[in-house]
Amino acid sequence: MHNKKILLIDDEEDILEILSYNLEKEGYLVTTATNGNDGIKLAKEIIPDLILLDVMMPEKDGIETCQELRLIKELKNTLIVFLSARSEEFSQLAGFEAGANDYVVKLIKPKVLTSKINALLQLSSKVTQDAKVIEIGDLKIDKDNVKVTKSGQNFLLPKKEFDLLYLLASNTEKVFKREEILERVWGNDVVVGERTIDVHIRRLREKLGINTIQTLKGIGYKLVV
Amino acid sequence: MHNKKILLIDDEEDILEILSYNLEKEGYLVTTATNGNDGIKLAKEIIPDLILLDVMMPEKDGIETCQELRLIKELKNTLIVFLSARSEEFSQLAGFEAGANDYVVKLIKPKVLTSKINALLQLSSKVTQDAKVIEIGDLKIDKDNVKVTKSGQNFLLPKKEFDLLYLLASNTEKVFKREEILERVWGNDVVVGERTIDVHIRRLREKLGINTIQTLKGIGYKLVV
DNA sequence: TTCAATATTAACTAATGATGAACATTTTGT
DNA sequence: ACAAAATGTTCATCATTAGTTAATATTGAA
Repeated sequence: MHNKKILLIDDEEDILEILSYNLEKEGYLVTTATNGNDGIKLAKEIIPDLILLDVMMPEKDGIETCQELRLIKELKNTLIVFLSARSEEFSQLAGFEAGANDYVVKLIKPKVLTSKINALLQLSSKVTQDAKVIEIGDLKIDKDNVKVTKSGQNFLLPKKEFDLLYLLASNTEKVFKREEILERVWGNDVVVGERTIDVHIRRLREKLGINTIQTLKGIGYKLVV
Repeated sequence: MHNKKILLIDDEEDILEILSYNLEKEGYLVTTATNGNDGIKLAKEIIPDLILLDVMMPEKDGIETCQELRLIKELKNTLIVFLSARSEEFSQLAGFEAGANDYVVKLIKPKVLTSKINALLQLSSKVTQDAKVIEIGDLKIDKDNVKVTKSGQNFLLPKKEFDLLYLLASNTEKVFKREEILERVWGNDVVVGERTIDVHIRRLREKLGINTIQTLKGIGYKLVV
C-alpha cells in the first residue's frame, strides 16, 4: 500500500466525484476542495503528495492558486498538476510558469489519468502491459490470454492452476519452495493447507504430462523442459 | 492501404515486439533495428516515413543517432519521434534540438501511440477505423452499419450488445477481462453492476449460439471461432 | 527399513456465472 | 408530447465450476 495523498481542487462536483472514485480505487487518499482558497487551506493541513488543480475556477483561478501554493514551503515536495477542459496553449504555458509539474486534459479517460499520476508519483503503473508469452519446449503459456498450448493443443486452465503453472514457468529449472509458491500464488494473507498445492500440481500434471513438473521432496517443485 | 514505412530503433527486444505488433496491425510496414548504427544503415536503405527512436541506448544513444540521421539528405522528409521510458525534461529538450519531430513516452498504451503516429503521418484516424468488417467463421460484423450477419442471416443487435460483440470480435482468442470490458464498452465513469455484462453475454449467446463466447471463470470472456 | 513428505482420490465448500423476470431508461412513431 | 416499443440494468435464485480439505496410499531419502 502506498498511501499517497492527493488533493483535488475543482469547482465542478461531478468531476470531483469521478476523479475521487477512480483515484481511491487506485489506493490513493483523496481530499477535495471546490475552490482555490479552501484548497490552499487544506493543502497546508494535509500536505498532499500531489495536487490536481482545475485551471478554470470562479474567483481564484488555478494559476493564481498554484502561485500561492508554491509559496508555501511545506509543499515544496508536492507535485501540482493542472486539469483543464481543453489543452489550451496559453493556460498550459502560464501553468508551467506558475510552477505546475504536469498538465492533464480533464476529459481524459480516468485510466489515463491514473496511470499518469502513478507515473508522476513514480509508482509502477498497473497499466503497463508486458505481453508475456513464455515458451518452454512445446509448451506455450500466454499470460494475457490466460491460455496454455501444448504442442498445438489448447488447454483452458482454471485461474489458480494457471497462476501456479505460470509461476513455475517463469523460471524453469528454478526450484520453487512450497513457501514461495504459497506466497506468490495464494498471497501472504491467504491461509490454505499444504495439500492444496499438491492437488493443483497433480491436476497440472494430468493435463501437461507427468514428467513436466518435478518434485523435490522436502523442498518444492520445478518445471523442466 | 497506406503502406507507410516505419523504422523502430530500440535496444529492448520486448519493446520492438510490442510496437511492431501494434503498428503492423495498423497497416504499417515495420522494420526494426536494435542499435543506432544498424538503424542508420537501414534508414538509408528503406527511407522510412517515420523513425521511432529510443533515447536511451547503449553505445550510440538516440540523440546522437538522430543528429546523424538528420544529416542524410534522403531522409529530409522522414519524421523522427523519440521514445523514452520517462518524460525527462533534459532528453526532451535535447531531443528537439537534435531535430526530432515529436516525443512519446514509452510506457504509453499502444492505442495512444498508434493514434499519435496516425496523426503525425497525417492519416485521419478515421481511415483506419472505417470500413471495418470483421469476419469470423460464418459471423460477419459490420461496424459502420452496426450489422451482424450469421451464415447469411441478419441480426440487428442493440448498441450495447453490438459494442460488446465487436470488442470480443476485435481480437478473437484474446481473453477480455471483466474490468476491460466494462472500461471499453461502458466507459470508465459509468458504474454498472457486474451482472450487466453477464446478461449481455447471455443475449448474445442466445443469438449467436452458445459456443461462440467462452467463459473463463474469475477472469473474463473470449470469442472463439 | 522407516517414516515424514508427497500423491491420489473423492467429498465438500466457496466462488462465480447463468438465468428469468422485473424494473428503468431511452428511443421511436404518431 | 405521448404512448408503445426497444433497450438497458438490476435482482434473486439456480447451476456449475473452482478451490480446498481430509483420508488414505505411495514414495524416496536418511
